[in-house]
Formats: sequence, structure tokens, C-alpha cells
Amino acid sequence: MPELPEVETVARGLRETILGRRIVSVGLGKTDFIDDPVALEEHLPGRTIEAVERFGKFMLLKLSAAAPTERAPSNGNASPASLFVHLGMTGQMAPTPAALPKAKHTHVWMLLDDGRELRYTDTRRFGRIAYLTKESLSQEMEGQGADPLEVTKEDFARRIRSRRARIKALLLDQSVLRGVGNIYADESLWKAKIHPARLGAKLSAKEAEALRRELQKILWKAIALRGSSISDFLDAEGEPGEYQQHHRAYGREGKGCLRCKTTIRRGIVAGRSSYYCPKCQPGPRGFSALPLPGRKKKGTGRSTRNEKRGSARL
DNA sequence: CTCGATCCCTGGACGC
DNA sequence: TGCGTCCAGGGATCGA
Repeated sequence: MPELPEVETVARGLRETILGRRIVSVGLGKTDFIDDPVALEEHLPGRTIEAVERFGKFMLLKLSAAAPTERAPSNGNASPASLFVHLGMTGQMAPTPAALPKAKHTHVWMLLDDGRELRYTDTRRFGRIAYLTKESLSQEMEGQGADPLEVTKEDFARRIRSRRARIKALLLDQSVLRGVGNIYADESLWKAKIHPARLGAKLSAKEAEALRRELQKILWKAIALRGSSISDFLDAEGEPGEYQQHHRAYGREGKGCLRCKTTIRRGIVAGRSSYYCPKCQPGPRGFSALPLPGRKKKGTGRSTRNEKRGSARL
């Protein structure tokens, strides 16, 4: 699940390896999840990758204006443009020698002028890749929330404490903050001792500021460790990150809290699994955790279908 | 405004 | 060994 630190890691890797390269041609595999695959074939060839930027959870490969020669004298290719890349859950983007066989689920490959191919693979196809003009780019950008690495105390408090949604939902909402996903939301809430199901408006100014600080510290540290590799995240060099070894809450259901030894529990907040310490992070009234995936003992031992709704209404 | 439900998609884990 | 089911989750969308 590439979140901000993982996407930043990929972007840094791409900056080291593909800047200045020209795209020669584009090949397409399965394209049913791509908005406009033809635009990739039409508008990418001939352009140089001049910059790689990260914005929240997505990347922008900034492209030069295409040379106005050949059979495209001067159509839409005359202006700079961008290649938008969102890795979704399982997306990977990496340059590979063109001679090497393509990995399964390689959906887009861009032949570069040095004989490598910039390949986009995405097992589950939750990602997104699109050619954007200046206009469609600015349309993408509007509605994006604050950069969590840069957001000020005042701005963060305003975005959180004025809202009646659960804090977890707010952290995940890309129009509030761009780049935070399930892992770093849970990690920062644990560190700041705030229960994921609490309402944004119910956080004190002090709590909101603690959350902002911990979130920033965690994100910077995760970037330094090249992100978390929990399922299949690999950076542009095909290397996993290391931050998963530092998770304090995420994925630790049933294990002891690293501060107080209380058993870490899991509940559903904002439709997502949320891991928290019931003692360090006191929950709002009525919130109940999912039953621990326990031993099967009496009867069937199978938990029933409706037990899984461990969320709770406030 | 906020919520849950549903869909998209594949692979890994698990029960039998 | 194999089959069925559940689950992971970012984001869009729809109805309550």
C-alpha cells in the first residue's frame, strides 16, 4: 500500500535513474483500468522526462514539449505535459532493460532512448496512469488537501478540529491531508494516544498538535527507511523498505502494546481495519473492537458473519 | 455533512 | 491436493 513515504521512495529512485531520458515508444498490456490508453500511445513518444514530482500519493512525471517534427507537426504535443501515476495498492514503476522478460501484470511499458523500458506493473489494477495536459493537471490538483509534511499547526488544527467526522476518516481523506493511508494513520494515532474513532471536533488543541507532530516525525522516519513493505511494495530499484519493522500498532492485533503491554485490538473505522491500544487510546462510548481472532473452542468456533462489524455508532 | 455499503481486482491465508 | 471463502485497501459512487 504505497502511502506518502513509499511513493516518495519510488519518486526519488526514478529521479536518479530516468531524468533526462526520452520516451521512444509506448506498449500497452491490459488497459481496461486506464482512462485513456490511446492518449499514452499518442502523446508520450518523443517527450523527455524532465522531472519527477510527488504529490500526496501520486507522482507526476513532467514531460517536455514534443519536438514538432515527424508526422505530428504541432497538435497538442507542442506543450509541456505530465504523466500522472498513482500506484494504488500494488503498483510498481521501474526502469528495466528492455530485453528482460516482463513481469506478470505489466500493463504499460515505455521504451526509453537508452534501451531500458520504464514499466508500470499493477497486480490488482487499483492504480491509475494518465496523460495530463496543463489543464487536466490543474483539475487533478484542486481538491487536494494539505501536505502532511509541511502543514502548520494552525492549518492542521483548523482542518481537524472543525470536523465532526472520525479522526481516522479525516487522516485518510485526501482532501484534508494528501498522502496519509491506513498504516501511517494508525501509527500516528497510537503515538499521539488518540483513538481512531474519536471525532475531529472532540480533539483538544493539544491533542491535535501532538498528532500533527507525531505524524510528521513518523512520515520523515519512514521516508528515511524507504517506506514500509508489507505486501508487495518495492521501490524503483526493486528493493523493499524497512519501516514495517518499526510499526507500533498497525498489524499488531493480539500483541502487547509497546508502551503498556495491553493487548492491541482491531476495529473498523471509516471502513478500514484500525489497530489501537484500548488503554493508551481511550475510545468513545459505544465503540467495540472486533473479537480477537481466538482459539476455536466450543461449538463451531467460527465467528459468525455479523460479529465482524466491530465498529459502533456513536 | 457524514455515514455505510458496494464495486473494482488478485493473491495469499485458512478451513475443511 | 484442491476448492471455497475471506481479507487486504485507495478511491469512486450511491443511497440513507
